[in-house]
Amino acid sequence: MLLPLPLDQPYDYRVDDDAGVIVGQIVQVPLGPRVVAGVVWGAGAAALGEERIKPIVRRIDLPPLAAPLRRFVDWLAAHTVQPRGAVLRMVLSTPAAFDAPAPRFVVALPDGPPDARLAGPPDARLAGIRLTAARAKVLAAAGAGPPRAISDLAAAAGVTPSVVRSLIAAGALQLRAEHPAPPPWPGALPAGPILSAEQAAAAWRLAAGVGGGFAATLLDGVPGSGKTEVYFEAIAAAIRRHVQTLVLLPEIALGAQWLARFAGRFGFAPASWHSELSGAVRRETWRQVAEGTVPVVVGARSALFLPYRRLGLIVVDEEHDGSFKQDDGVAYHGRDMAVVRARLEAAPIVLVSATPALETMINVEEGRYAEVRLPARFAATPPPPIEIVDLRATPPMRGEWLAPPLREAITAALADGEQALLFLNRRGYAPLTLCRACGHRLRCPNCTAWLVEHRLTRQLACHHCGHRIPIPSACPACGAEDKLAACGPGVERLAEEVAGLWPDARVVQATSDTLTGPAAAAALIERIAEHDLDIVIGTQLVAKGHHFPMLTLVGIVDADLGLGGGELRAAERTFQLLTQVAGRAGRALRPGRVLLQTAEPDHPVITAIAGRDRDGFLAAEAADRRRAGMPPFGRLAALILSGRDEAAVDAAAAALARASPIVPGVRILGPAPAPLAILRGRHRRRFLIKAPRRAVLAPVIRDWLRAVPLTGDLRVQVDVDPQNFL
DNA sequence: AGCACGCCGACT
DNA sequence: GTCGGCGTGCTC
Repeated sequence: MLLPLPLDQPYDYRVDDDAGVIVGQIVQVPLGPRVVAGVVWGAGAAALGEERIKPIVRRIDLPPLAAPLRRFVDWLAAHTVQPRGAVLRMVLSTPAAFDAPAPRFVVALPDGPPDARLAGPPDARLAGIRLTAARAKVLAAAGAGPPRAISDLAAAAGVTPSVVRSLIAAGALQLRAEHPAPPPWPGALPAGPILSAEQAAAAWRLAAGVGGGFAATLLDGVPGSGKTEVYFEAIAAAIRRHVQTLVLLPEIALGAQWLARFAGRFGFAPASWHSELSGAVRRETWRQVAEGTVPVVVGARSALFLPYRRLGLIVVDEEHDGSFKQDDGVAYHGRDMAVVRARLEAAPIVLVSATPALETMINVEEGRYAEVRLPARFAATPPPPIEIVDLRATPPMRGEWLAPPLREAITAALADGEQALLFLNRRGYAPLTLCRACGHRLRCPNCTAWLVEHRLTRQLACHHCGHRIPIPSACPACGAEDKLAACGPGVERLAEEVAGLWPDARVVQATSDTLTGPAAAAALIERIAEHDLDIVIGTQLVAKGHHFPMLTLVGIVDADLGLGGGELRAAERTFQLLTQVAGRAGRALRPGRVLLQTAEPDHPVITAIAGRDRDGFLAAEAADRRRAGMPPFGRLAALILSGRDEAAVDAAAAALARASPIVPGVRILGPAPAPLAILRGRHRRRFLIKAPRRAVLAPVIRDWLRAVPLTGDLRVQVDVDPQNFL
């Protein structure tokens, strides 16, 4: 029995009755003083004294977890160097779903010979019951309609529910438990939209793959090329074949518009799955997915762990998106694990992007993934050119961030009654506050990070641990009054500049601070679409996915922001993000403009973005990585050791270093202070493991960690194939 | 992960 | 004298 705890070993339990259990069955078992749900993983190991083996408590009335899902749990646990139970825990995330939903109680006339009921009251069963006018109305209503809830029947009869209850008590009406019927599988689907010849060919290829076993395909096309409509046809094929589809999306913010498009195409709503679902919906969805009655699930990466009964298709939209990566606990990449799950389920998977990840492109080039390319958008307008604003040649004024060319473009757009999007990937007012008297910089007491000023909430905040303090008036180091100066731009500061320049413009800030949850995001999208707003100032939250006919100008305020720091994927991420932002301009009939402010106009990433030279950029990036032996041409794993006591962390790091595995081709780098050397008050040291591409690192790391037991609050976080290097 | 057992400070 | 802090260890 595998239990949803950080244990790698299954535990043995006894089955006393004849009914037995089957592998994959969810059962409840005693564990110490409590009862937990686990999954039958195989026959017992008989390694323990018979007297210590406890019997199972009960079986859960749900289909067993299918073999591909069980193999997925084992595989993912091995790959991420985590106990299998920790992975199972993500599968059994909704224990409330193990109990059958509470029945709905309805009232009806008692069963009996039909002729007796046709005779109408009073019949034999009503003998001895006083038939008042109110009671007669209820009985008439009960005879006339289907079984209903007490309150519904009372309302139909025009009486209070107490009359109905009195009839139930007297036996003249019967209370029955009604179990909701499973939702029917969609029958005939509405006809799809009319596709261009290229789109139809692409759709046919994807749809033809459904039912044909595992295959990974990249669906590649610029925004507006109709990628969604194309993969919808593959989903239609899956629905027709009675297999389930999982669609992974990077952010729930994308949800509302996506759901509307789906409902428009298919005439029903898919089940959605994300962390903010309420208990009842969550429970219902989990159960129906397990029972196989849900045809389509659209969700965040956690939807990968749902117990699909017959998964027949996976789609990963915006497959390059960084939010598919989980960094803590079981560290995994949702896109890559979706490919693994598809392989185990023998189902096709479609990866969708306009700016595919380098990993994915290399998989295509080397023939592991197929590719379906959609030609450029078929709308009348070509994508607007990307104009570079050289901040060295035409700098903004000191303390301001919009250079003259961008200002003029905004003024012109507003004069034409059009909308502008200003992109700055920095929340708050200013990323750094320093004292002009003593030079002190305000930093987080728990992390190696500056405190970011948030003028809206009058606070200084740490974006890593959530630490917040009121904005002080005096320098905490030297005590000088009114000497604290905000350094650098954030969206709040940009909004201030915009308000000064275009006082009549209707401006909104769109960041994770102002848009909390899908409802707020949907409201903003609505306001932009209805031209309730003139200027949107936003972080990466606004980078994706929407059509706004009057949005013609995109201003990228600081294109250089993501390029510093020397992170492995800095260039790739910047290219993807800025290309996506640029794609917001001029998507309808009006021509658009994109202005990109940079101090390094000759930087290869900037010239590639400006030239819309995706393939050239990827080729150059691939060449760099190949030369350095970096992913996807080499393999990395990160190991972060952390603890409150710095000396203890260093001592443990030294012990780990001494026990470093010696494997040909595998290099261990470190220990070194992690880029975020202190996080939430914990000191962090990092090892990097660099290996050839085909190396299987997990067993090496597992053995290494087993050899060095850790005490106290010391923890090791393992990340095989890390994306971020914090 | 829970939840126990197990050893050292401020309280009815 | 106890109530209770959370450190370590076990759960078939």
